[in-house]
Parts: sequence; C-alpha cells; structure tokens
Amino acid sequence: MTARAGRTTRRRARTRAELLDAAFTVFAAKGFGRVSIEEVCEAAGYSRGAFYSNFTTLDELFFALYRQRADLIAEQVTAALAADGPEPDVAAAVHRVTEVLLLDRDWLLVKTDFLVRAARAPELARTLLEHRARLRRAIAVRLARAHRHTPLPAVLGDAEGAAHAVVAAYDGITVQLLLDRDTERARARLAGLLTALLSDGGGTPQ
Amino acid sequence: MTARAGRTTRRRARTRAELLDAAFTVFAAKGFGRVSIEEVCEAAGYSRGAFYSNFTTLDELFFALYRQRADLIAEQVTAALAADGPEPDVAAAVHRVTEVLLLDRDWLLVKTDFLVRAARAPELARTLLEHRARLRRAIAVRLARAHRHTPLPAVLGDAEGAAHAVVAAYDGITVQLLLDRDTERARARLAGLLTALLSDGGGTPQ
DNA sequence: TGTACATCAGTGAACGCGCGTTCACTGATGTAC
DNA sequence: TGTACATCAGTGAACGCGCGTTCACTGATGTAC
Repeated sequence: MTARAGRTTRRRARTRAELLDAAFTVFAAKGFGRVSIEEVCEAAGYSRGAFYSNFTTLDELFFALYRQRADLIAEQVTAALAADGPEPDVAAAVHRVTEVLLLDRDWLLVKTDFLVRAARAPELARTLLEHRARLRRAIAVRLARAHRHTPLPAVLGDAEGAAHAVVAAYDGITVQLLLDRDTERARARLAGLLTALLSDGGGTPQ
Repeated sequence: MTARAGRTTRRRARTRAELLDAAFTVFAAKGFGRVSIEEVCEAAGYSRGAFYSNFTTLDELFFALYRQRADLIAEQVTAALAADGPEPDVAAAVHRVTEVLLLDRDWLLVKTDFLVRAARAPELARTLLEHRARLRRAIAVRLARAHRHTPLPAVLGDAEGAAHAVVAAYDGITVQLLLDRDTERARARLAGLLTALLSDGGGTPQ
C-alpha cells in the first residue's frame, strides 16, 4: 500500500506542480476566462495529454491552484502575526501582514478571478466563505488580545464583528490597488482605515 | 446630415439596446469569460450578423454595457444623495444609497467582472479610475457638508481621503456580499463601518 | 550493483465541435414626388 | 395618402480555426531477484 502510493508519484507530483506553477503565471497574466488548457501546457512545457493525466477540467486545476496558493498565503500571514514580541505592536503587525497580502499583484489578480467565479458557483462560494471565516477568527483572537484594555468601537459589535470590518477594509483597499497599482498608497490607506476603525477615539492611533 | 443620422437609426438603436439588455442578463448569469457572441445573440433573439452590424468584438459590447449601466447607477446614486431635506440625515442617505448599490446582485457581478478585466487592461483601468474619482468627489462634497461642525477622523486625511475610505468600505462589503448573498447583513455592516469610520469618537453615532 | 520485467506517466497525432467571422442576399425603413 | 425607389439593417449559410478530448504508443520509473 505504502509502496504502491509512493511508486510513480515522484514524476507525477513534479508534473502536477509544474502545471500548477505555469497555470499561476498564465492565469495571472490573462485572467481565468481567457486561458486555454493548451496555453497552460505550453507554458509548463508539457503536451496536452499531461494535463488530462493530472486533471479533468480547467476548473479543477484552477481550484487546486487557488487552494495551494491560499494555503501558502495563510501560512505566511500566520507567521507574520506570530512574529511580534510579548508586547503587541499593532502598527508593526499590520506592516508585516500587508507585506504578504498586498505585495503580490499576481495573487491579487488570481484571487479576484476566483472570487468572481465563486460568486456564481455556490460550492466554491462555501469553500471561500469557510476560508474567510477561519481567517476572521484568527484576526478576532488577535484583536481581542490587543484590545484587552482599550475597548473596540461598539458599532462593530464583538471581536468577530471587528474582524469582519478588518477583512472588509482589506478587500476594499485591494479593489483600488488592482486599478491604480500603487502599493505604497494602498498600505498607507489600509493602515489609516484600520486605525480609524479599531481605535475607539477616532484620530488618535493607539 | 440630421436627416441622414436619424434615418435608419430607430431600428438600429432598438437592436443595439436589445443586444445590450440580453448581454447584461447573460453576462451576469455566466460571467464574461464564459459567454459567446452566439449566446448573447440567441438571448436577444437576433442572428450573429446583427451583432457584427453593431459591434466589432465582445469586449467592445461589454464595455458599452458597463458604461450604460454605470451611468444609470451613477444617476440613481445622485438622486438618492439629493433626496434628503435641508438637514442632512446621514443614516437615511446611507440607507437610500445602499438600496441602489447593494440590491442589484446582477450589477455587482458584472461590475466585478469589469474590475477584474480592467485590472489587466490599463486603458480600461483608466476609465474605471476616472469613474471612481468622480464618485469620490461627490462623496467628499457631501462629507464636507455633513461634517461642517463635527470633524472627520484625522487619520483619514481630508474629505477626499475620507471619501476614499467610504468607497473602500463599500467595495469591501461588496466582496463578502457576493459570496454570502446576505444583503441585509451587508447593509448593516456597511452602516456600521461608515459610522465607525466617519464619527470622530468611535462608538457614538453622530 | 545489475538485469529483466511490469506498470505508469506523458506523447503527439487524429477527430470533431463550437463558434468567430464573412458575405451575398432580403426585407424593412425612410425619402421624394 | 399612395407609389416607386434607394439605402440600410439584419439574415443565415458557409468556411475555417482553435482547441477540447481521446487513445494507441513509448519511454521513464520503480520492483523483484
């Protein structure tokens, strides 16, 4: 059983990974709707048969690609959140997290493609919503910790509500960034938004 | 000249309008990348030749569609903003505006399709950015008026910066709405976000 | 470590469909009198 | 108001390309001894 599973897996895993990598590049460049199986294979240096040996449809590959990258990003965000010392420094944490979340334009593009597909496919939407809920919970925990002494604005509800607000701020900033490509501004605006949202006293950063 | 221009324009205008209407439905349902010229024509009840008589590419039609609808929405937003009395009631204005901006799911879908296309096509991006800048200016004017006495949070910068924040909040809320389809929640969250953002005192709504 | 063997992964040619695009034609629309 | 005429808008058949999909084959990879 174990021998069997590991048998020809090495070559297969490599091909699969290379197809996914090539797909990421091609999808980011042209958008999901404008990419053919042929193009992905060509970019990866394989024949079309290789694709069919590893996937059944482009949708399936796209989903696999999304999962892979989203998991990667999630890990990086977790690492960035975990990286500060005993005394939580919100500004520094925001800086580190946006480094992961706003700097990779290709990922923003693919992510938005996935969003727009998920918006029309309930099963995909469920997956994405679960992903987002997990992310939100992680944020809520951090927020609760950081605001043990300074209360969160009451209009946002509990920590989960505040986390919702944080995610919305990020998503909103992303939209503008996709259009104007001004990453530094996006980061500054996001920092401003988060400060305005989370500090219960308006203009005074915590 | 005038006679010439008006000559067969009636039939033409009607066909064009019907193609655009059909396209809106089809694009909203399937997403831009998954729609063929054939499908749009079929939905509109025309042969493919009719399409080529009015447009040269699907992209062109999509752009025309976006413009048409965006102008429509812009008018409705303007009307909603203009509808309140001498004493500005922010909550009521937000309610009226979100009615226009969050209730039409088909429009949200098409708009997001357009965003993701514009993100890869600089000329489209420019158009969209201009649209957004105009919208922002209108919001900034209203914000300045509403906050003549209560100051806006300093972290957001001037009225234009605050308008940026408002648009980001809207965009961010839209993303979640596209996935969970819970319009009422989206409206409540957007109201909460705007309150938290714009009132310079955290939890106390103005 | 080497060899024979079995199985699996990827090849590339072939097929066919969907659909973009063109174009000669027809009927609809407007004009002139 | 009616008729002849000119022009324009949309028709639908035809063509061909791109590409999805299949499949017999080959070389790569791992196993057994």
